[in-house]
Amino acid sequence: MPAEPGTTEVSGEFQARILALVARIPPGRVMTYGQLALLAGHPGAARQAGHVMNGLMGGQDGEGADLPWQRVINAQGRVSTHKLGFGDLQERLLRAEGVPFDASGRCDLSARQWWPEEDRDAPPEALF
DNA sequence: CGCTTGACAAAGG
DNA sequence: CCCTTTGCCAAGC
Repeated sequence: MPAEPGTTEVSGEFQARILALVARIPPGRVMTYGQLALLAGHPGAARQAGHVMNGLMGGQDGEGADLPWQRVINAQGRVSTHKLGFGDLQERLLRAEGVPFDASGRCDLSARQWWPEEDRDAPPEALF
């Protein structure tokens, strides 16, 4: 449908790319905003990655309702939704998936961060 | 058409 | 380890 060769439809591409990546995150694993932006083709646009997530919250048409938005955290290994009001919920959901959070609300990114290259690899028992 | 905002990231104190 | 500043880029107004 984009009949215009010059139109910047990439903006929607960015959003779709982010959502597609989030949907690919296996349970028990997490991704960072900067990572999403990088894989989306916009390195450095970590903030925008978060903006996209914020957008899927308003639409309740079941489009992004299935997206595991909870598996998206910041590079510090902490959830960036605390001030939004559902930070506690996100931590709870991740913890229920097997992602342990520190008393400070931090998790081990080195062990839980997931990359598409790993291909839905299940978390080994060693991590359990 | 331009300023302000923001689910971020990295560096410095 | 916690807090503050700077940079970055897209979307909203």
